[in-house]
Amino acid sequence: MSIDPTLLDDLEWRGLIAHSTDLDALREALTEGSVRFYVGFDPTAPSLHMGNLVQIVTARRLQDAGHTPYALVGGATGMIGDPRDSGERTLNTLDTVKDWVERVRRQIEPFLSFEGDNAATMVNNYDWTASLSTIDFLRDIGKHFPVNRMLARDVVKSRLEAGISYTEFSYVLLQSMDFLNLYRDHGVTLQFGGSDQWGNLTGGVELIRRADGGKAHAFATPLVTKSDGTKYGKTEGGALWLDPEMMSPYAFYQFWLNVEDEKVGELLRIFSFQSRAEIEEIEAQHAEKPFLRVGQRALAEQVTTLVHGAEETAQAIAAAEALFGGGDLTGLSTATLGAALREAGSTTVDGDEPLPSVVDLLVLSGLAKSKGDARRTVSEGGAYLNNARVEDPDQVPGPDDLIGGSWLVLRRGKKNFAGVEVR
RNA sequence: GGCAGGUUGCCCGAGCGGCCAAUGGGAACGGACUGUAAAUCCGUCGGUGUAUACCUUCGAAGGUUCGAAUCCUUCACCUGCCA
Repeated sequence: MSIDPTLLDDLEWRGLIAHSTDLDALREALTEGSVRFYVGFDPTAPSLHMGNLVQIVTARRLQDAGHTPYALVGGATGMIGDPRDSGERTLNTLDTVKDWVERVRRQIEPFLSFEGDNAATMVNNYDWTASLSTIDFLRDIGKHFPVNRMLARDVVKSRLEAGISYTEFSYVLLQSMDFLNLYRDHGVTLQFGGSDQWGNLTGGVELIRRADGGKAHAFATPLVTKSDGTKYGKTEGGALWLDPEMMSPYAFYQFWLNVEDEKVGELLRIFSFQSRAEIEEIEAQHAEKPFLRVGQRALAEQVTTLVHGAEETAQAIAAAEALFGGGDLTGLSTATLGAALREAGSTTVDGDEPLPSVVDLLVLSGLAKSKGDARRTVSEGGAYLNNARVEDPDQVPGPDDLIGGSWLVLRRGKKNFAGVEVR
């Protein structure tokens, strides 16, 4: 595998480097040969999310450019918990962490190549942390961490008032130790992570210098936020999960399709594997005629393909076209409509029973969280049956409403669809 | 261990015996305008076929009272000061 010398320029252009240690030194290292680098993922949930995806695509870019990935799953650090502003974490049980470690590992693997000269390696920091004695830890690692410096970190400072346990306070030592171990055992000299990880990243670089007199590098990717600075991922139902069980490919596709205009370019640069020229072309088209949503379409298609594959993406697109297409749903074939609705989310109702009212259907389909919510939605004019606004909350769909003899299309607001299959 | 303060709905935060399903802000949701965008404006935001009603909710469990998120007791957790 040959080394791509333009890698760092590309990363910078994509805005993927928010902070870094000596950039010139890193540039030199990245052009000299295949750099062994690592990026860690803590199992804090059963699935990775959009924030992790930034790291994943960045790792892939580095591997594509000839460098050698070590993907770390935090079996140990996941049991401790990285301090965050919102307060002390609740510790998860060992079984939970073990389960999540496996899930996270399986989620990462498809994004990297495990073949060739620069094949990726999966590691788990539990392997070198679990058996470590407290005495060794305090002597060999703890000695290199001045508490006054640790206290100065922003996360820690922000937590001093509300409280922070020794457990979370010590987190940086564990992550730094990971870097040191990978440096010693595998020659890993670069770590990157999200910008909230910056303190942990530099902790490792410094530990390698203090303990071994070694030279290592680190950079942080930016935190992806909405244009008003708040976090993404708080869409309906929570974070933007990569696991199709937790977020359907349709919902995933819809998220990207609905990205704000101002963010399209930034997100394309971060997540798309298209070249600079191609992305700039899309941005130009988008700037000229934003209402065509060329940027969003490209972004949604590419990211969904990356995460869920071409087939799921094609179905998500087909579903979107069917549901948002013309408005006349009756013109669609049952097969097309059924596929679209299953993609968007659907429930089944027994055709031998009398059909439930629209209000009940809204609750059954999950579009409303209670009957009151459903009634409210109807009275606000936000409920639709087969693309026609529902005026009467007690309306009961009749046989004539069944598209293709078996489907009802419920909608809440402009873009929340759910199917009801009657059989 | 002692003293003081705190624990309220998705989040932040008022309320400190009845007028409290609980002020306000944010998030979220719906409508209008659009382009399945943003901004803006309007509305909604515990549950119940809608009710001067009932049920669940103000850290947990008891108690006082005609009546408690509000008072008392115990417990748990958090913060500060003192030991």
